[in-house]
Amino acid sequence: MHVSADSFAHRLLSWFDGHGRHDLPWQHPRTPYRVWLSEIMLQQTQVSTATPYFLRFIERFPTLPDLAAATTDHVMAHWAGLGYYARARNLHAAAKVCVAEHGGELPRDFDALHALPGIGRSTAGAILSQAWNDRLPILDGNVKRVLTRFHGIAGWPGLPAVEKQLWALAEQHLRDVPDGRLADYTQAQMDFGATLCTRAKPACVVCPLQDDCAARRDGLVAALPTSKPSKILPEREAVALWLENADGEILLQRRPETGIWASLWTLPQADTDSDMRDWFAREMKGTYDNAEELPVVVHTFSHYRLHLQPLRLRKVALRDAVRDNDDPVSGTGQALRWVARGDLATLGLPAPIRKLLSAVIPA
DNA sequence: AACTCGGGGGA
DNA sequence: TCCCCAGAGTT
Repeated sequence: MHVSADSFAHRLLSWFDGHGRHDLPWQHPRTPYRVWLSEIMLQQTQVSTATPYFLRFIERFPTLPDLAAATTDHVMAHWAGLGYYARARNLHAAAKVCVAEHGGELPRDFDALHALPGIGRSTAGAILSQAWNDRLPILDGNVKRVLTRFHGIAGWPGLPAVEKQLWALAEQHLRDVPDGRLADYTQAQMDFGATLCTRAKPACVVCPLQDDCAARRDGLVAALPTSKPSKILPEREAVALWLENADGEILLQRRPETGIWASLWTLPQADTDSDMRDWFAREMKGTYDNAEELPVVVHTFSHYRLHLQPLRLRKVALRDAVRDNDDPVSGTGQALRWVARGDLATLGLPAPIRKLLSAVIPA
């Protein structure tokens, strides 16, 4: 427990005093209705985009009862272009509930506020902390990014297990916030994430948290937060040949200078068994049909998943001995080279190939 | 736990 | 082009 002056919360507040945003439209005046409207508009929407909408909206619907009394078409017309239109419908419905059940005002109570359509845990916390200085945590994209980096939390933040952990950390830091500064702390977190601890190129060199940031310490700033797993990874298949000569040396082939595994040494590889067979007949002496099928190697790249079928053949020889060297070959093929087992470890083998050959690579 | 909503901006 | 953004509701 550190309620000391250099806690996470204290450093964030000090930074906010000097570098935070203090002139956003919904901060003057910072009424519950205006804070609510801003929080809804800013869901999945950047400040620069939402601001002109906020100004037009608040001019046309200055108070919560004004909004409640408006027609759906009128409300939607002022939202048009912002996207996520369920936000506007929920906003309008919530305003009517406030008039009907809460005296025309936004509920002061967390559970009542949370029960309104369009207001989840984070938005409820943001509204009450900013409007009333209540001690409540928020967990938006900014806070998720800051916490995953500061604490070195791996795993996509959308995963329930990761999100639960982040809520716990948000609550933990909240205890260090001085009374009366909860509104500023909420704003500080969002400003910090939006302007300093940004997704790309964060300003770590001027960061007040840099000395205790796990991502900074471990070189994981660019890797955190863990990005959302891509949906459908294309599946590709390929065949690789594990060929050995009479001396037990292994035949490697240099990859092209561009593309996957550029310029690395790998096993001779082809997209199909047919292509692999043609390559073998062209380059090698021996019988392809005797190849031993090894277990398929699965390797995932950023943009596709490769299923590699290794085939092993012993005591084969190159058809053209002249190509038995490590010089690039002009023309269609890539350089071929027999490599002694003891020398495998010194070459730049791709990880899955190294793993495949690990049985014959000296430790 | 996965899906949907959406226009805008940056890499 | 893809990913992400001051998320929440639905299935």
